[in-house]
Amino acid sequence: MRMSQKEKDRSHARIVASAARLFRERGLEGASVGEVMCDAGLTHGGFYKHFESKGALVETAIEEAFQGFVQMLADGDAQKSYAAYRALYLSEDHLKHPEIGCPIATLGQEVSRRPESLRAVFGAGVQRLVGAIARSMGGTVHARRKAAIRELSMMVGAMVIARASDDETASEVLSACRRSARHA
Amino acid sequence: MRMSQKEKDRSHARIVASAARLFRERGLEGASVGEVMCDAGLTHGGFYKHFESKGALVETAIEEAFQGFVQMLADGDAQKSYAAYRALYLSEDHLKHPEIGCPIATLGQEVSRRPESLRAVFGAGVQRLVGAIARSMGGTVHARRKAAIRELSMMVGAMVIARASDDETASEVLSACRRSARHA
DNA sequence: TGTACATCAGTGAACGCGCGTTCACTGATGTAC
DNA sequence: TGTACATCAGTGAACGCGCGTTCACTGATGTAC
Repeated sequence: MRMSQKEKDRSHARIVASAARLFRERGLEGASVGEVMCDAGLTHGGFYKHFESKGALVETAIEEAFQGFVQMLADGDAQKSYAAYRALYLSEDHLKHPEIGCPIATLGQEVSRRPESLRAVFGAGVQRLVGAIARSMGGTVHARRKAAIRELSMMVGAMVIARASDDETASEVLSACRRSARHA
Repeated sequence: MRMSQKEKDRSHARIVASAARLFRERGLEGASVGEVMCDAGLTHGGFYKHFESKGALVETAIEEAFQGFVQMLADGDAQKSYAAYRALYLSEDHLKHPEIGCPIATLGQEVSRRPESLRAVFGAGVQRLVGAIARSMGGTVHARRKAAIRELSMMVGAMVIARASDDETASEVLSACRRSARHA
């Protein structure tokens, strides 16, 4: 039966939220259209009233994931130190909860093999994240941007390595990266 | 028709080599058993004379990929500087050729979602790579190990971000990470 | 405001397709005598 | 060394399954008068 426009908007938001979570948990190919719709409390057939294809959902879900993650990092203090970002990013909590964590560390490699349009969306998300981290740094605009990129790269790499390895290697990598190279 | 034992060994090596390449190029789920066998010059049916399952091939192929990549990094000089490793890792060549590149930067995220036994194999590969990089560093054994882990994490993260983003973001990230944080 | 009707959000069965895996078969290889 | 036979590497058809997508249908919503 037909739903009201307001109801449709709510369904749409639930689909995107479920996708943003399930894609990060299981991968773009690991979460099916049917599973996303079921998680959103709907049946699979209605999906194409909301998106042209699974690929279109992926784009929207990745934008949502970046927005949510940047907001989560910035939450609380208006101006966090980069040490605070690093502690959050490299925490056991983030290690164990990819579904609400950094989209780069969960989806980057699958995105690499997808069309340019998705990589553009992903790149925009990366820029937003770099901007958020750069705001916590000192130095000239140019220098803090470079520092933020290096900082983010190290955090992403550490999390990818930790999640893909045995527990012992994982905690060695996380703890080695928790302290800045400058203080090594 | 039955092949000789020597011929079977050669087939086995070709299957593993094809898998190590195709998995890095297309992902663990993106390369099928049939494609790997075809690339190795065989038909799909014979696969189970060589491996119990696709999962078993994945383990062997990842070991092979780590070994090949560590060797490629170390090739030439017996004792490269970490700056040389970084230049190689963060090159445009590595960006464009994941199929012969670092297995962490291509397969880490899929490995995260696989059984513990595969993560153990992957972790062992990570340790080998960390060891190779640590050998190029100064300081105490403990300090150079930590430095190697941070170094590898940054390189992996930078490559993951670059490959998943638009070209402009990609080259900004690679160039920002090519110089050490110490010289920033 | 009330009525008649077109629209369309959501349902559930069905589709074609590629996947990992199985299996009967072939015939050269390897072995026992 | 020669012979008879069991083994098994590789082939290609077939399997069950889950996927993304399509479609006929339902009935409340939204709209034109």
